[in-house]
Amino acid sequence: MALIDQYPIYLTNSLTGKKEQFQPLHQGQVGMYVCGPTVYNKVHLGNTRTFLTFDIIARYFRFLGYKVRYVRNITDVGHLESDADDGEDKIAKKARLEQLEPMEIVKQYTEDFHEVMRQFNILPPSIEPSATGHIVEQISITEKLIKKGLAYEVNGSVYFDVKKYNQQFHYGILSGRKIEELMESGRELDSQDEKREKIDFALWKKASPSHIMRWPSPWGEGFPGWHIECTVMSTKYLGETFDIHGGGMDLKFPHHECEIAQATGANGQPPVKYWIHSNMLTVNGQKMSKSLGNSFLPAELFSGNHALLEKGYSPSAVRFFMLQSHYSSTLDFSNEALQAAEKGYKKLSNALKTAKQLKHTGTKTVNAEVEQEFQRLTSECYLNMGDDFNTARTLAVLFEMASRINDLKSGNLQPHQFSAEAFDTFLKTYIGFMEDVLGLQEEAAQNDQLLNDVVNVLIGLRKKARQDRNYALSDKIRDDLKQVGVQLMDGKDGEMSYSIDS
RNA sequence: GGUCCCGUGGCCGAGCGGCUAGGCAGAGCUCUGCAAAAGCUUCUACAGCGGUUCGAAUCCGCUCGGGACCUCCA
Repeated sequence: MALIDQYPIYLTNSLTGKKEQFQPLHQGQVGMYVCGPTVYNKVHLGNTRTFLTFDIIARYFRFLGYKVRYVRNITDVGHLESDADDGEDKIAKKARLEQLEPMEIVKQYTEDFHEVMRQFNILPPSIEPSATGHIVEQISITEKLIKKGLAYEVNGSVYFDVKKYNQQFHYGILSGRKIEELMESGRELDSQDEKREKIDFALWKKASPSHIMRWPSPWGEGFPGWHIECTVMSTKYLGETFDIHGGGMDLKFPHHECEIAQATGANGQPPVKYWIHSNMLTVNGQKMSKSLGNSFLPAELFSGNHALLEKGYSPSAVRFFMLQSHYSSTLDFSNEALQAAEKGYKKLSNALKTAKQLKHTGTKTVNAEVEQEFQRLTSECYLNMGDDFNTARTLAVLFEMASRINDLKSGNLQPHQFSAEAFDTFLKTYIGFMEDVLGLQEEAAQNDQLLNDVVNVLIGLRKKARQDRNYALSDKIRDDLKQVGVQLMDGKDGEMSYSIDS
């Protein structure tokens, strides 16, 4: 039986607020779109959590055998700074500040973003389209909406007519907002505002003379509105209706709500089957965000160069830390929590190394009870991941498995107590969930062959010293290595292993 | 003000009506020349007050406290 059929996936659909069984639109395939970063600044840790969440989701679908097309955009234009007439987009503003070409900014921060993704072992998406690469499509869908009477042009700008849309469809299905309340509350309509209602939003914005990023359009020179790029890029690469759309909670309204309205208005059908929103990373209970000034840069975290940090933490340890909570919960970020995570991660990582070395020794006395326990652990990995991608519970199972792996290493359990099949499946599951599903790898330093050889020479010397009962020397070798970050561990039969502290 | 979420043991964090989450820290033990690692044991909580139920951390109500969205944010 294929894994896909054996282990169904249940996920919480933000659209219904309920946990639903995932049924792909096309057998064995998953189309997923996630709102990517706005590349006008360095990504901070909070951003990273969202991309990690969807990395895990894509990985797990693939692990089960689904063919996944994962589209994650780069927003390199279009986020309006304000609703005012002189609205300019963020990239352009930043460019003027730094006296650079907008595309220079975009390039610089896109590179930074990719570097951070690599460090966290977040796999690249299948397609990474940029907003500036899809101006033509954005213009064309805007025209389509005007033709349908759902958008109107004023002074070279085009706005989406929410009220009109709401007569045919339902604006607010995602966020649960009511159009009447939205029209009453909130900011006052500016006297010179071109919008008919304050809930209307821009599809196309006229560029002021000083605006740097601009493209010709049927309405004059301008640039696209904030929400339209995602509608264009998601439907272009995934179809008018696709399986999953993800993003951070803070995008739910208005961004995702507007996406639904645009796509539904243009194509006559809702664009997304399952909406998934990941929750925020918090610091002392408050949302981590640039504007609040409490954000951490990944680089600061790795180096420990930050007022709130006592030391640096490896990307893997941070990744593990984030996976210990469910994506839909807020996760509070603190020194203590990171330290705990670092140690826990090391435990799993050590067991991973061990798991790769264990060998089955032939069946003599299969212990049905023990074997069943191992099979139970194996299937629990799938059941927990299938339950709304619950990485926290999956990790709990992995810790149990790590204990059993250590039992096998120390001799508390014997490989011959299992059938070769159960033994292999168990180890493969542990390794597979660690590396492929959760993206947790052994510490990279241990893959350095030269270092490995050098340490082994020292281990040889220490063995000799111990045989000669020259403990002063053997301790010195161990202590000096410890000083430079290499921890030696004596095993049974005089064998030694080592680990590297980052 | 409107909409919504959360409050779990020393800390972090699962949990979706009955059954041990898990990690870290602490304590004890085993192994060890000494360490480290590993194993075993231990510490057993659900903000408060009511209610529903045979049974509630889990459902309902109220109170207190924290937070998110409603303006750009993952």
